[in-house]
Amino acid sequence: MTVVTRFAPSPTGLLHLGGVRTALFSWLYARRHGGRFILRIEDTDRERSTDEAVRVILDGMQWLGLDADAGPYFQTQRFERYREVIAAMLAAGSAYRCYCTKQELEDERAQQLGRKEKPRYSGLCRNRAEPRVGAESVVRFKNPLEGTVVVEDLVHGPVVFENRELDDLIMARSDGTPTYNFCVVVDDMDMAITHVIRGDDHLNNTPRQMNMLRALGAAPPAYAHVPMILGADGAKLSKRHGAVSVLQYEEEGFLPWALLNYLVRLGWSHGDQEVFTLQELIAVFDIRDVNKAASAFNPEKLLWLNQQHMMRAQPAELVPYLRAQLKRLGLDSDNEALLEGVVLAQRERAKTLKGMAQNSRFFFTGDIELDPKAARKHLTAAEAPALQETRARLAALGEWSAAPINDALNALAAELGVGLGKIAQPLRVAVTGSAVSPPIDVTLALLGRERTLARLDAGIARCQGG
RNA sequence: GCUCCCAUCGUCUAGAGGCCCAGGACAUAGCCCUCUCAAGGCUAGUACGCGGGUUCGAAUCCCGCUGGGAGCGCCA
Repeated sequence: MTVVTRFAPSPTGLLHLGGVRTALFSWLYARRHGGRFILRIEDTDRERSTDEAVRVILDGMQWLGLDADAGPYFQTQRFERYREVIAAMLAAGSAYRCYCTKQELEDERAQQLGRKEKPRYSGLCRNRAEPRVGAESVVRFKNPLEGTVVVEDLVHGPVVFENRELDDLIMARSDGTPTYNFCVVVDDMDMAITHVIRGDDHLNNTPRQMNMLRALGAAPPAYAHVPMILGADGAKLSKRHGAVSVLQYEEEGFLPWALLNYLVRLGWSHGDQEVFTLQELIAVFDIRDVNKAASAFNPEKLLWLNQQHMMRAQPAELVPYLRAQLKRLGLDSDNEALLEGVVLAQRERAKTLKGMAQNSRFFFTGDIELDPKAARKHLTAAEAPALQETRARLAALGEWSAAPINDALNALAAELGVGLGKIAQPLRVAVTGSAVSPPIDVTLALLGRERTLARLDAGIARCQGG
C-alpha cells in the first residue's frame, strides 16, 4: 500500500509556523515512504476564507519546497460530490434530517450548561417518521449510541472514546452546504489518504470522523495528531507571538530549509543531531518519533540554525537570496564573484540573509555611511600619517588579493612597531564606514583597489579635519 | 461543567527499570583564539511538578493530585 498524506489548511487565517510544521511532517512522511503528498484547501467556510490566505498557502509551500504530488484541491469545487454522499447516507439511513431550529438548539444547550452537563444534541429528530413540510432542515449523522471508538494514534497510542459522549453532528447546513467534519471524511476517503497527520486539536473530532467513514463502508486511515506550537512565552501561538504569515520569514532572510530544520526539531529528534539537510530528514524521519507535548517557539535557536545552514551551503546557492535582500535595500549587483565573495566573508557574522545584506551595504554602494562614533575614534588627525602610508603601500601593491594585502599591512605594522589593529581599524572605518567588517584583507580584496583607494583618500581628508 | 490530551534545565530535546547524583543543543557567564565583529574551541550554572505505590532498584511502570492545553458551533 502506498502512503498518501495530505496537508489540508483552511484559508481563514494566514499560514503560520504551526501549519507549516504539520505540512512538513506530512510531506516528510510521504517522501520517506515513497508515497504521495496532497495539498487540499479546506475553504467550505466561504465567509471567512480569503484569497490572500490561499495565496500565502500556495506561495509559502512553494518557497519552502514542500511540493505536492496532487492538488491543490478546493473543497468548494467538490460540493456536487458532497451532495451525492449526503443523499446516499440519507437513503441508507446513516443520516437524517433534523428540523430543530437554532433557537431550540440554543435553549437546549443553555439548559445543559446550566445543569453542568456537556452540551450535546439530544437526537430529537433522529427517529422522526415524517418530514416536517415547509420547515428548514439540516442533515445530521446518525452516530452509534453505544460502544467505543479507538483511535490508534501514531503519536499518542490508543485513545478510547465512548460513543455515548458523541452527538449527531451536522453534515449539511440548512442552506445545503456541507460542513468541515463531513467534507474531511469524504475527501480523505475519495483521495485514498492512508495517513492523516494534523494538529492535536483535531483529536476530539476523530472518533466521529471514523464513525462516518465506517458508515460509508470505508476503512479509517491511520491518524497522527501532532502537538501544537506555543509562542516564545509559552502561551498559545497568536498574532502577538509569532503566528505571522510564513512568508514573513522569507522577508526576514531565513533560508527555507533552515526554517524546516528548526520546525522539525520541535517535537522530534534524532539522537543529538541538530542540523539536518532535507535529504537526511527524509531518510530518518518517522512520525512515530514525534513527541506528545506541545513545544514553545524559540526565535534564538531558529536564528542559530539559519546561520548554521548559511555556513554549510554552497556560496553560489545563497547568492539569489542575498541578491533579493539587497534589492529590498535598494541595492543591486550582477557581479556574481563579488556576491559569492560577500557570502563567504559575511555568513559567519550574520544570522540571516537580511542581516548579511545590511552588513554588506558598503560593498554595493557608491558612498558609504560613516558611523560617527567610529569616525571620531579612528579617523583622527593622529592617524593621518599612518593612513597615508597605508594608502601608499596598497597603491603600490602588485596583485590585489587578500594574501598580499595582508602581508603589506603586517609589514607596515611591524615597521611602525604597532599591532595590526592599529593600522586595520582606521583603514576599516575609512573604507567601510564602520568599525566592524570581515577581516580587513578580505574586505579590501572584495572592494577592489580603486574603491579602496578612493575611500582611503576621503578618510585621510577627514582625519586632517576635512 | 463534561470528554480527551499533555508534564525532564529559561527554551528545544536524549532517556523505552540499573549505562543517569540525568546527556546534547539554543540562550547566559567566563576563558582561549584574534586586525574589528563574528565564527570556532574550552569551562560553568540551571531540570526529572507533587504525593503515594510496584520493584533489590524508577526520569522511566501504576494510581491520585496539581498545573497546562484541546474539544463540546448550521467554524475549520
